[in-house]
Amino acid sequence: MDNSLLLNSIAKHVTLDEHEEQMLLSILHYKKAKRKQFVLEEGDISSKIIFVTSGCLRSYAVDKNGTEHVLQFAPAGWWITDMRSYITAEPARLNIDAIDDSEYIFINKSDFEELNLKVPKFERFNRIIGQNAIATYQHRQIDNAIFAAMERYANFCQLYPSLIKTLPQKQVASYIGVTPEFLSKMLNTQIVK
Amino acid sequence: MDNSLLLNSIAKHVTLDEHEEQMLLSILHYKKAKRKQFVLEEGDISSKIIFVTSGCLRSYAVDKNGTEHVLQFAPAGWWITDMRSYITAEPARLNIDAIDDSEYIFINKSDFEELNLKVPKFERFNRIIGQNAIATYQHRQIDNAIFAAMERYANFCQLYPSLIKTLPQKQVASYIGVTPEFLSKMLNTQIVK
DNA sequence: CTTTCCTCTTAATCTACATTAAGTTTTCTT
DNA sequence: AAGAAAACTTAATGTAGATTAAGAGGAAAG
Repeated sequence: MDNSLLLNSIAKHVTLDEHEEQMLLSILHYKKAKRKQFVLEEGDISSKIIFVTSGCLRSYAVDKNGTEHVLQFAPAGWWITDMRSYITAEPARLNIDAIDDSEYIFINKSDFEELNLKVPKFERFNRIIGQNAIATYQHRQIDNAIFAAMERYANFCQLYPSLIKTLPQKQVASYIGVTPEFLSKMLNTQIVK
Repeated sequence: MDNSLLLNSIAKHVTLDEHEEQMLLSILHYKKAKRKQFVLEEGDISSKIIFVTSGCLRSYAVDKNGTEHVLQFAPAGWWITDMRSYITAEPARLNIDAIDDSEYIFINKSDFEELNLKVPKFERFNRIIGQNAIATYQHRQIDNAIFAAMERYANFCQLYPSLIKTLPQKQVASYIGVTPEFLSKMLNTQIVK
């Protein structure tokens, strides 16, 4: 199994010794998800934290009309979970599924919490990536509050240039918060290149 | 100076010994902000993390028309900061000001980072409240994506019953993402009690 | 290879919410 | 207590983006 992405991402923030790395590796689980396959379903308890190693997952919520609203895309190197459900063991509001055939590592809650207690460097790593995630959520929220659809699209293109090439347009529409029809119209009417 | 709110909030997650508590207390700074006074202005570098001990702060962003969009209210016991600016030392996109006369504790970035390194329990505490913040941001984003204005208002009332009583209606409108005129109309037209 | 199912497009119509503009009430300030 | 400044209300009009519907190009599954 390929742990290099995960280990590299950790190494950017802390330096684990042989023993600490071993403890981490011992609790990793590996799984694959085919395109469209669920990794977490709304209503389930999310008792794991997921790190994508290949392909692309996404999280989304469904409104009362059945329309999907994408919260996050997670290509290789990204973490994804329903955090409230993870913390409180309440049913998840998010679905997580695979956009492409994907592989991911997951860590069970009990293992994750134990490792944080035993390996302060891991706790440190998680504190830091937690702060980064908060920064990302804050910015996303600001963007949604102050920008119109076209600007949010431009933003997305700039922020995720690799995703824009591979994602179906309707997924991007869902992420920026418009219908696929409106995004199509927007892109083919306004001359924005 | 009153540290009890902060210490109690930490004690919910970790138990600091005498020395650790002393190290924490030694880096705290105390400040007051009068109603409407700025604690952070857009464009400044946010080099501190703020914990409110009395009153109420809020963070907001301003759009191109000059309209304010509230991101967060922080009554006593809450943390508030522009996280991206804190992490990267880029100019803040958020303004933070006082809604009521307020008192707060702040910790400078260098002190905060040093304390995290020296006191693993503090790092642990921050990891945990970081996860909680992520859960909150995720839920807010889901709510914004899948609910109409009236439902977002009902949500707000349920989630922050104490705030609803004290906040001017226009602040609530800004938080849920509608104009004060529309919120007023909504509340006086629909019979929702 | 062809049938099926997506994905994307175009266009007409519709609606939740914004804008503008008064007027009224409440609350600060002095 | 008076005056100024916020906060809230009401109503007419405007608009970004939704909805509905239908058709066309692509990919994937048998």
